[in-house]
Amino acid sequence: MDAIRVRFAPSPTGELHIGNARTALFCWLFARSRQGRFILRIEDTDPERNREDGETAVQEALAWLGMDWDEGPDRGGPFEPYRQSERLALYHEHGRRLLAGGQAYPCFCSPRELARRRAQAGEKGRAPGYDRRCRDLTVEERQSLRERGLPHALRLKSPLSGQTVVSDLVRGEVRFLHGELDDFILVRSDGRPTYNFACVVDDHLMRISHVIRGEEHLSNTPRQSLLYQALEYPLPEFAHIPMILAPDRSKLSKRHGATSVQQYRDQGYLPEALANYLALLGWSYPGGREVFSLEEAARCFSLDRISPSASVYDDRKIEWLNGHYLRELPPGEVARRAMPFMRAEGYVVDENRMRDLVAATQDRVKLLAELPDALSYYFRDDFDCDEAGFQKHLARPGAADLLERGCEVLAGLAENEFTLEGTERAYRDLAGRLGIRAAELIHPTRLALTGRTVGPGLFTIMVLLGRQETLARLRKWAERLRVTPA
RNA sequence: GGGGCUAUGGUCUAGUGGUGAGGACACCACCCUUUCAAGGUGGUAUCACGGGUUCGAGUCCCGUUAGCCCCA
Repeated sequence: MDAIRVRFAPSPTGELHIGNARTALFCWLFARSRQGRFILRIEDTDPERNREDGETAVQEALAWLGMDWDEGPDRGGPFEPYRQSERLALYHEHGRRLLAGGQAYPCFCSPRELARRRAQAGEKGRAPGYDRRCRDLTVEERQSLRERGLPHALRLKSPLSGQTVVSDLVRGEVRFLHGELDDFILVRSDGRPTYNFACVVDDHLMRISHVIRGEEHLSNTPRQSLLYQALEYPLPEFAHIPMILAPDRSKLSKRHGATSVQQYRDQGYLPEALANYLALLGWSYPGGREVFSLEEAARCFSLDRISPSASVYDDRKIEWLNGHYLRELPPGEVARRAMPFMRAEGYVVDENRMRDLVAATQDRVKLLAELPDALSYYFRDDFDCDEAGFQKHLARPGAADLLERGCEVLAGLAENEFTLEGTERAYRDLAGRLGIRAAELIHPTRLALTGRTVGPGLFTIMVLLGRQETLARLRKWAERLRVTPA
């Protein structure tokens, strides 16, 4: 029983929520750090939450982030099946065992009736939990209710007094008084198992050694603990990891922008950046390192470095991280990854050309999705000119002259002299002859070539644009300024 | 309504009774520079509050407050 086995158990909702992604990441890191197995289990017993392709989408998101799993619905394993919807017989079998052993009992109260009583209890200020009225029905009473065809759920007969101590690897010992727990439902009247029940049955049958999951399940753990006892199954270790909150400390939701792995991917985040950021939320690398790969984290991961408090998601930090990774990647690789974003904006470009463009721009953007706009002037000359820049550098007397003089010296360069060094020497010589600072030539030229005041070095832009296009744009702007003098 | 968890600068965190409370993002300034980034240097800003325990508390205990979670 000392084999480390950790599972991640998402619902197949399609989107992999950022909080769940981090839970998966911690599970994966822990398994890998201890030479254990990482298991994927699909919790699909709630038809409301299931989406077509949801399972595949979740798997793709995990794989995109860089996680792999040893057992799962797609690849099988020794404890198949790995979808809860295919394990119903196991839950029912366990239910019958508890019923036969007297640790569980049928409850004939209808959901509507229970809701009514809950509301009533709420009004009177009493605890809204189940009042256990079916707990002590006699054998005859149960028999007759069954014969009347009343549907029933299965409830656990939990202790009325005493306490359960949950030992948590992140939070230490947490005590729960039994008086505050009620006889929770194991199997609903329609035959579907509840989360707590299916989870315990599966975790045991799949030999899960460490239950690592979100903090929202900490309050469920004493119930599960009681179930393990009723079933006479050994307890696994538990580790409840903190939640991720929105900047206003509320629950992270749609209105806070991107909340799923897929959305981050579509915004042009790199998987290594997102994974790195997620690992950093609530966990710290020994020695305070902030930038590391998943493999590096797996080598030194430990649960005791997980912070017990919830953390607020910070878009600026992950943007910084993404920018960092973007700068580290070879231009060809950034180009390859950026292609879908270029295509989406309608830019047709081959990878070699794209690599050259990216090399000049990749350390000026934070997201892949910014590249189409950042590179747009290489694909079109009908751009709008930055208004403030226009007023400052072009809308003044002499600007057209400067562009023309620049154009002349550049035109004097042969095709093979139109290089970074060649164009720069030509421009600096010209500035010298005119008795002005090179900047006075450079700024208007940048505006004429790109419409912007910011961007890569001017001579890099010239070379990327090419001699012909550079000259054409300079002439066009000189002419335009002559027609409408400032 | 009850129970649980949590609380270090704006944010993520290091810190496990004795530190000038360290780092990162963000922010500000300066340097570099044809612009913008990147990079470099420096700076602003923190132990939620109140009680204890202790020679000494961010660190241990109790309470308050707030946020979150669960029962739903």
